[in-house]
Amino acid sequence: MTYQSTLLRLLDERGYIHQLTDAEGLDALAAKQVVPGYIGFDATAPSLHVGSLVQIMLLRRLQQAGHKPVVLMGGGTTRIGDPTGRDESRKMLSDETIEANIASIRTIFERFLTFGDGPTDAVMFNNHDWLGKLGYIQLLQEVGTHFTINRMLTFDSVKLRLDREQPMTFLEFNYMILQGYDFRHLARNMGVRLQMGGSDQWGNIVNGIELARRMDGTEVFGITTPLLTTADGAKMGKTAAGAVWLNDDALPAYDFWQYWRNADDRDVGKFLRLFTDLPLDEIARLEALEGSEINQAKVILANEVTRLCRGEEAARTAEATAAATFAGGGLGQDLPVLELPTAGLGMIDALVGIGFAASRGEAKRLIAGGGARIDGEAVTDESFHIAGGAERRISSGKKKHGILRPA
RNA sequence: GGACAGGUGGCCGAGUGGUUAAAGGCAGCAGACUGUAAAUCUGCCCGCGCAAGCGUACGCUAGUUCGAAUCUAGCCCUGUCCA
Repeated sequence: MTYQSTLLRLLDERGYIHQLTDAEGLDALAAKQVVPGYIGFDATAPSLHVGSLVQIMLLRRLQQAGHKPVVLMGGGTTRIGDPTGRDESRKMLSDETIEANIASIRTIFERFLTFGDGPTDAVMFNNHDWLGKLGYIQLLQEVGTHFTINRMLTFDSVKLRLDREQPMTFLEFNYMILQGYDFRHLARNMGVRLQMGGSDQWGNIVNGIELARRMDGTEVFGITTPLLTTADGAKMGKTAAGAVWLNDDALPAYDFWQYWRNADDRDVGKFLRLFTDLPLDEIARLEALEGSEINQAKVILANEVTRLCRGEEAARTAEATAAATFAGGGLGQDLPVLELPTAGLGMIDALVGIGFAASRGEAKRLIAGGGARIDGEAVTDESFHIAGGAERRISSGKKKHGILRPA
């Protein structure tokens, strides 16, 4: 359909919309007033990773379209653990850890959103502020009467777990109730009209909408984003090396940049639309590039995302490092560094020391497989000794490079 | 509380006394081919050791045995059904 509101047009043309609860209603509302919309985030780690980036960008788009982004930190719900998409119950976190995580995560949002007191300025809430005060009896009375077990059991988050014969605790079972309560609370006390989230949050969002209607007669809306996987089917933001963290201190900017630079060809257009502010016609031009030319688009993608998330300088340095390292066969300042003693260093120790191998055995296998290089030359002798005195380039495979710098 | 089923390497999943550091698959790493892509093919894939070998590992503990992931007992955890 063709949307009247800037908001829905923007979201639609950039590929953020998977499902909408009431397209016409929301479109009409967004066309005539500022819509405060929220997304909830977990506080299980001190940083969010790329898997949350769609949601973060969604809040950014909301603000770009003249509405008010509301970041809801799950300080309370994190104490429960969202069972959605999980086979195993989550470990409990201490209050101090959760508070520290929230503080750390906030720094990310400050890069993507403008916070303040104005009508379209972003705000952040912590659901512990109200969930923490909720008494059990009170909750049962006010909220419990609006949920039937029959219906709760049909939700995917519950059903999948039961079907897979995986345990689900009562604690987790209550997650959807608390999340529904959040929406109702924000709608009632902060004027929030919209909740957004991943497609797996549909059930939770719908619960909140229903709860707000039944308890207060308020009409609120929901949008979910498509489940984002990379072209080869993996979840966004998870690599075997670990999650692609957004915070500076959780993942070096160079590695962050490389994640985007190594995107699958097929994902380039989608990523540019979702994760950069580039105009659509420019994106159309970039994604039309064929063969090795698509690499130009990947560099732009990496630059743009890194700039948004890590700042202009981080993006520039990462690009320069990549250019020097890959095109020039030289060294960029962003590469990992290991001190090279004057007496030199054994190849195995160097590989382990710089983090390219987790154990000596792994380093040996790397050498035996021909993947270990010094200054671009394959080292096949595991007793190889790297002479000290000069800066050397050490590599594992074609992509991982590091600097051995004389002490 | 009772009956039954189950708990194996990052994940899935074979294995029911020695030839099992444990089939196979996925994921991962490296090589070839390329474009720092994908697909494909090849090698690797618990730790230490140049190696012989040693150590650790099949929920936990104790046993039986020359020898246990495999047998016994107790315990813990999970599921299904019953109370």
